[in-house]
Amino acid sequence: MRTQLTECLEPAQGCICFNIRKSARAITQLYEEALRPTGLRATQFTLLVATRVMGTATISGLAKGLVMDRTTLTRNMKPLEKQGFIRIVPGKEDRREREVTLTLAGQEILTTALPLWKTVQQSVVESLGQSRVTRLLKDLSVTIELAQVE
Amino acid sequence: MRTQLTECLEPAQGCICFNIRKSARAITQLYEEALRPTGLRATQFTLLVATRVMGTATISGLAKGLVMDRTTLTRNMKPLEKQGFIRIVPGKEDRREREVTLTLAGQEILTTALPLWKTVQQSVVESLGQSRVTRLLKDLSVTIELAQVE
DNA sequence: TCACTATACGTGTATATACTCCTATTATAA
DNA sequence: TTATAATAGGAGTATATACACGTATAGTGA
Repeated sequence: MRTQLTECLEPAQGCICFNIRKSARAITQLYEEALRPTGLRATQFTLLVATRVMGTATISGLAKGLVMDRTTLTRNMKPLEKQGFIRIVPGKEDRREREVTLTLAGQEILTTALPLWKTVQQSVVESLGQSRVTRLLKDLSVTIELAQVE
Repeated sequence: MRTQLTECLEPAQGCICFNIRKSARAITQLYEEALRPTGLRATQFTLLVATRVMGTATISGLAKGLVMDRTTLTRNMKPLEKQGFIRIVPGKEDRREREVTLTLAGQEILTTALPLWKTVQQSVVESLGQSRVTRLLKDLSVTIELAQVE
């Protein structure tokens, strides 16, 4: 079993999955603390922003853009819908689809949240340095593409 | 409201939190698919490895090392304990503590999982390139430290 | 038209995550 | 020694995540 311990050192330190997940936990803390005055979670902020940008989107359309499982997105929409930030209605042309749009309340909470996001984002960019951030985002996007291919 | 749309473009694309989380979702898919023969989730593999390396660890000790909330770790241990891969006993010297150790079954499942992890890890390293991986892990560690300070 | 396939989506189930509040035990100071 | 503070940990609650499976609608070819 001595061999096993040796074998465990690498996955304990160099596992790409573990390190990205760990970083996700850590960075989420920062952003959620910043967004706390709005009551929005990091994911919820992301969903509101994505919905705003898409204008009108379907569940699957949003899921693809966010690289998020479709059923996960459905579940994540629930709290936002309950709070009245988004509206989900059946598609007119294709009745299988469900159209997601921001409500007025959703636009308002976004107006409150955007400067809070901007502050924490700028703070992180300043701490990490713009070049490292640019590099990191690029490297992450490559990682994402890698998983997409499979 | 035209302003709001403009304001949303940056958080929709350049949000560090969103991109790391997105990458975490994507990379987790790869590793969990590789580990599927063992039935282990990515996090569970991580916990087993960490427990193996630590030898005997407390909940808080493990949580700190994994940059994971203590209560999250307690919850994550449950499936592993139920499957008999780890054993959790009250500490002898400090009875507030709980000592986590690998069982024989835990060591066995690790023996099965380690080569599967190694295969997917090597595959990812090969696809991304060793230099990008090294760079990415370094950048992620800086990000983690940033969140730790707060 | 009708059977078949493909697509869009939801539900059941299980794990992952962390905040708030609580208990038990240990350490410390008066 | 005892009251108080500090530490280790769990439970309640809510959200995040995704797989397996099922339903409804749309498209397609015989």
